[in-house]
Amino acid sequence: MRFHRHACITRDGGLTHERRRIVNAIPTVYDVAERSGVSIATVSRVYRSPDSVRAATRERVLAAASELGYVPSGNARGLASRSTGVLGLCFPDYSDPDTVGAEDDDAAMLYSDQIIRGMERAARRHGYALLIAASLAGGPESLVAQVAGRVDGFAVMARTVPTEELEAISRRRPVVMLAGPRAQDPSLDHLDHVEVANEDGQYELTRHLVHDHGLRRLAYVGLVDDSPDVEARFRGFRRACVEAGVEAGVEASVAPALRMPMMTQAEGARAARLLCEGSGERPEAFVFANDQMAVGALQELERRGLRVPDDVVVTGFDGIPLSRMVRPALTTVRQPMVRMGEEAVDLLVQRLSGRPPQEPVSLMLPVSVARRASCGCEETTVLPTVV
Amino acid sequence: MRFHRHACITRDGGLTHERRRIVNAIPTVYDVAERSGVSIATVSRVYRSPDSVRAATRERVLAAASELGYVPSGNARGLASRSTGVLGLCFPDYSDPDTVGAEDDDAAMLYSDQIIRGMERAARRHGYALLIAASLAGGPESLVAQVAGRVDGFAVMARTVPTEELEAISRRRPVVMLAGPRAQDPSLDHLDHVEVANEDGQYELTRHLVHDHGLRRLAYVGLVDDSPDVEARFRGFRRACVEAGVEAGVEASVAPALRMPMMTQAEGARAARLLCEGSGERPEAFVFANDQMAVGALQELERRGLRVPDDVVVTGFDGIPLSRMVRPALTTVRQPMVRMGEEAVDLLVQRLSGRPPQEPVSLMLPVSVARRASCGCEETTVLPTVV
DNA sequence: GTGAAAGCGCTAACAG
DNA sequence: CTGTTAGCGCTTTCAC
Repeated sequence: MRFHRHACITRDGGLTHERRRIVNAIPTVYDVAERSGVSIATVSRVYRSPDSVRAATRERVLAAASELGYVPSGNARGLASRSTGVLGLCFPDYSDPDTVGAEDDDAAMLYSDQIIRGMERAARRHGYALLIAASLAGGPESLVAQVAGRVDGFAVMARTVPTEELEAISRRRPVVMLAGPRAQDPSLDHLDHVEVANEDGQYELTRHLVHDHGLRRLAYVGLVDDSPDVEARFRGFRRACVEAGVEAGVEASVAPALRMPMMTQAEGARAARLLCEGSGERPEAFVFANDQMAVGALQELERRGLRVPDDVVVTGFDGIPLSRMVRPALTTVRQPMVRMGEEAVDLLVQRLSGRPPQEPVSLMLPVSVARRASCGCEETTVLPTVV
Repeated sequence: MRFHRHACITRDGGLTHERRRIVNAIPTVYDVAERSGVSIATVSRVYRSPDSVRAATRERVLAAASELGYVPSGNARGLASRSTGVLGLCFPDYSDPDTVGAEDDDAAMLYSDQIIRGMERAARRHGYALLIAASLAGGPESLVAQVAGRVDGFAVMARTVPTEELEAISRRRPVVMLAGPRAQDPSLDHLDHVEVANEDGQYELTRHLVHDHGLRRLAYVGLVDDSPDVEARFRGFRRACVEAGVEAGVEASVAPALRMPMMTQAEGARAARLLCEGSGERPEAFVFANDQMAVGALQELERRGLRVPDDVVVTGFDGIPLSRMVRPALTTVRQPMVRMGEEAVDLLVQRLSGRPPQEPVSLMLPVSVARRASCGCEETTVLPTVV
């Protein structure tokens, strides 16, 4: 038989509560119940379904709770009700030993920041809080496992959680994958998935360069081997080139030297240098797989006295705020990251709502090409019209 | 007597586990224990203190856990161990009905973003995850209460949580206040506190304008009534003015019209308009209480054909990324927001470490004045050297 | 090194 | 509308 507080009083002469008060311990339902002269069930009801309690009783309980400084234990609640009211997000650990405290690091994190923002906003709308953690080394006691064990639903950015761990987690709770390709692995093909139209976006942008600006020699920079997103972008680039009959440029563009390992501004600058000093003719356009690199290239080109877009066209991908701020403003493909976070939450909430479980959902969010000055579509102004 | 799983087996003919497996329910310690032929205590030990279990046993347990897809329940853990491994943050709800989806909203949130980033990073270092929630309407079932009941420690941005609620929370768990003034309220004076040197920063900046640039007519914009941070900045501004003997300018600057309710770009533009069209002589410098407004003013001034800094000097406060991107780059006071988040976590972790409880700590983080083009200290370049 | 058993604080039937 | 009671899944003494 469990010794409830009531039993304790009989058992140890009622000292329990005295001691509690003296050491200023954390008040529980039992304390509130006793102080307001009701049962713990009623205290619970006051919080869970206030309308099911008579107004006078409710007042009394609330008063006692307030006097005691009572805050319900989320753990006990979660354990008893089998739900936490918390959604989780696991994102890549961007902390780069080389860039501790550097601004570049800041920019790199914008991607996760936006997703966090979107998820937080949507979660709030549904009454959920958001638990976030960067993925670190795995293992039984990893932060990821910690988080996974405390949430009702879990969003995971691509390649941040090992397949096996993810499989276990998804057995417990709904999981949605963010970015990356739809999991091919059969053990994960039941997961919902949200991605952006990487290939189509890069295709549209490239087509714009080839078709509208008449460019023929394009170089693509940023084919990181293990990033499916970048792979998809490259496919889009290639498709547009092939359609326009500019294959040669394509082949030249995937020289190993241009597989940037980090996709940082520094790497973008390096790529621009290589492209300018290369043996063959300089490409007419540098097509970067992200904005970071493109911005780095912009700087390198300025250093070399080359004008953008007159001497060479530069484009990025992502549509980070910075892309609009640099001069010339960067032509790029805008990804709706905030919306991605929101969609992820909506998907999770839907699964949690207990409606008839449906087939795994895979959303592909549309992107939009922002035609700005760096491809020659917009005048270069001195002061950006922000807002 | 509690019916443990063992008892259940006797009780219902061992169906419990069968059913569990069939409905693919969430595996628990009991399942892992049974499958690996040990007691639940041992399963627990494998996770909590692996070294206290014989290697062979450990392997067996881990294997079973993996086959079952076992993930420990954070709730049960937290309840039993009285700690969650999670820190919380409550920040203001910036969502403005007027700016849904607008870019301005984005910029406004940068402040919280940075703090989130700092806290996440520091929390991770200490093995904690971060639970975040914007403050909404209070009440017993508010998100804030939800969060407070699930964390080991709680950081709260100024004026996001009602005093009474905060008092209750701080009785349970360590709380650190971010920004704002040190709580004057005696019920909250035991809280740790982290702020930045608002007054000194604005003083330095103003002194720079008066002393180094010889400006005499300064207008201050942004005295929101209930923001202690802005109040402090204004005090710094006034002190510098008084010291330099330019009181008149000060008085004029606090006209009610210039008490901006929102501190947005739009408001900054409006303030610039008022200042330009005002009856008296136009001030030589517009000193804004944040970067947002200053950027708005920059745009309004360009619209009116006024050159910055030649015709009028403009300064901001915060040092958001945008301040460096606009042309002319904004002279401003940089606040170390990321560091603020990190300090908050360090403070919480220290309190949680169980060391001899010390006096409440109040940190005032130093700021630095970024002298850029908008006050005439730096050349206006076309392409910002980002990085 | 391992097991048995007592809760952690709350929710959710189920009675009344 | 309110009280009783049996757990939720795990950690943690205390024995062996």
